Amino acid sequence: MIYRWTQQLIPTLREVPGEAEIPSHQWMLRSGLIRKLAGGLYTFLPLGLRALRKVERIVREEMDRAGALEVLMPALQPPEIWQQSGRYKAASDVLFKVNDRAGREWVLGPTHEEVITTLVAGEINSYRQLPRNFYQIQVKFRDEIRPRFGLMRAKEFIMKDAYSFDATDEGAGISYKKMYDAYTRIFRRCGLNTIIVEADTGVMGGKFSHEFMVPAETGENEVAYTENGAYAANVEKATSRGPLLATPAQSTGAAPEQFATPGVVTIEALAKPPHGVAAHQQIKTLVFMVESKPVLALVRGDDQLNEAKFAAAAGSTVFRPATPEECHALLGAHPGSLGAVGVSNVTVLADEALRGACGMVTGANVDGFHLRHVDAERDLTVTRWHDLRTVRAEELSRESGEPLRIRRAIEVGHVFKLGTKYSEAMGARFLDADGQQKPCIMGCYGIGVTRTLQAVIEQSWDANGIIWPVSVAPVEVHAMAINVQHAPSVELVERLSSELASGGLDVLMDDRDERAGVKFKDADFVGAPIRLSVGERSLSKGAVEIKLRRTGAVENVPVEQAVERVKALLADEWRAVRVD
RNA sequence: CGGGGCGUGGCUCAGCCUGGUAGAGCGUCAGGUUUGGGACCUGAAAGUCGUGGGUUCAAAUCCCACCGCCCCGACCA
Repeated sequence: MIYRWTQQLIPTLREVPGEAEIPSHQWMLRSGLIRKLAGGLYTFLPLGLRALRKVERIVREEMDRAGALEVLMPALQPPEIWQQSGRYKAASDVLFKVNDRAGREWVLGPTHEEVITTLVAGEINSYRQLPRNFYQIQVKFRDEIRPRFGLMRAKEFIMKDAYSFDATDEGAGISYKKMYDAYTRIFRRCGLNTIIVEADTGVMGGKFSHEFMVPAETGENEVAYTENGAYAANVEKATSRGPLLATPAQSTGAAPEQFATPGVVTIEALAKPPHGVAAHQQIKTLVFMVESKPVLALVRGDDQLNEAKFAAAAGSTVFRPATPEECHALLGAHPGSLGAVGVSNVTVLADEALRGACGMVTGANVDGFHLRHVDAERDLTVTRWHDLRTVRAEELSRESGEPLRIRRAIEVGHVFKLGTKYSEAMGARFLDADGQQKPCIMGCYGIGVTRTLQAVIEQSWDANGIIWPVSVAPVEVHAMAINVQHAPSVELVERLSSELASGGLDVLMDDRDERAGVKFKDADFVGAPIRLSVGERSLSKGAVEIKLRRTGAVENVPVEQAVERVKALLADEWRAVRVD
């Protein structure tokens, strides 16, 4: 297919739009791929949509290849199924709710576990119908607290979501592996480097999960990994052999003793003179309201509480920090002077790094006072010990002892082993060979399709614009006559473009009567892998010019060899994104 | 929701502090000169200065409220 620039809408921007912060977002706007309607809501322009469709096609091919069945579910959903799964409350923050004319409430689907499980509950009754995996590529709605970075975090976005149903645990493991492998192939075909990390399951629930991460400075996640690749986990989930600085473990034998610390309400302040208590000798006491019940979380003063780990330990994702008033009512002091010594009527979750800690300092539950000589196991009534801290770079991997590295990344895919949480709640049961009714064992698998598209750009651009991997490029070839007043150039470009198009390639032909510089700049912006230009200068030597966007290499190729040369260069480009 | 920043032709911004005529560059339209990496000249169209209220003889400018956008935090594909 030949697309003529003058017949398209490709509004490139000379200047960087003020609304865009990160490169991929800027380039999507500057290259005329998308336009914003409102915060977190974007229109795909023709070129952007073409690239999006390329990603979708790869996703679809790989899902089909993995044996998943494409369906299409309603975006508008009855709230009852959300109540049935128990997520109406848990997910209420992200649920868009609308009312119809009768005042009845509906929700705009942020995800489709409830819908697919309802379907399966009605349609699948026998182990003979299992396993099955259903997927769709569809718009999702999430009332994001803060939409960000263009398509990276939007209120409305396109997701590929898949849901597997198995009769046995082993089967569910196989289904999971199939999706894991399909995802690996999908992202490779999109030209993305991904690292696969162990991840927290969050509101989704379930047994375990992996995230597919694209390393990028602008990513919203942090991943911890070892250089040798043996370990990789989302920082929300990552573990280590503990802090580099050992916790003091020598008991002085002395009993806890209160001392005055007027005005000292932070770990840092207590670490400074006159007190000089090193952060790792302090116990940080945090109070949360977990489903409206108070829970204390204890970590070492120099550690950060990991909220995902806390949620897992507390057994609920519905929690918030207690207000200063609530802290005072519970413990008799305000944040900054809180401690767990002598507290026994409240759930106390303590970090493993505090186990055996001696001679520690913590709040005295009297404003302006702290306690010293605190031995954790002697003086604290700990309900449960958990790994609650956030790992830091250089700490040693639990498995191999290798030092951990930490880097930022964009989450483009997430696979979950769900178990029976939804199938039990929604009644998705089947009759097994042994005559027993059993809940289906589920997995769910998501790819942020629009986010993936932007991640491709985030990972592949230069100062001049986007550098598309050929598999996702809106067009393979960008062709132009440098001077459209020069009839022989135009005729040749038309001819070569036709030949390329008849060979199945998509060609964007810049037929504008613009100066060469303008068209070259725009070609770099738009980022097609190959630029084919015909000008009087090279044509006089019987040649056309072929430029590879990725390397910038320019070659003059005899007219009669041009088409073959373009195809050969594209074949090279394809090799970079091939799987198998 | 807490913190910070910003709303002025399509885009990027100046003007605001110190109230009095709404500006520049880019883009757009017309004409001309140009023509291999964002040309130049001439002319033109295009702005409720985010919205509402207040102060004032007079508000883009000062005050208040609201709305929107962007960034940092909690959430997630």
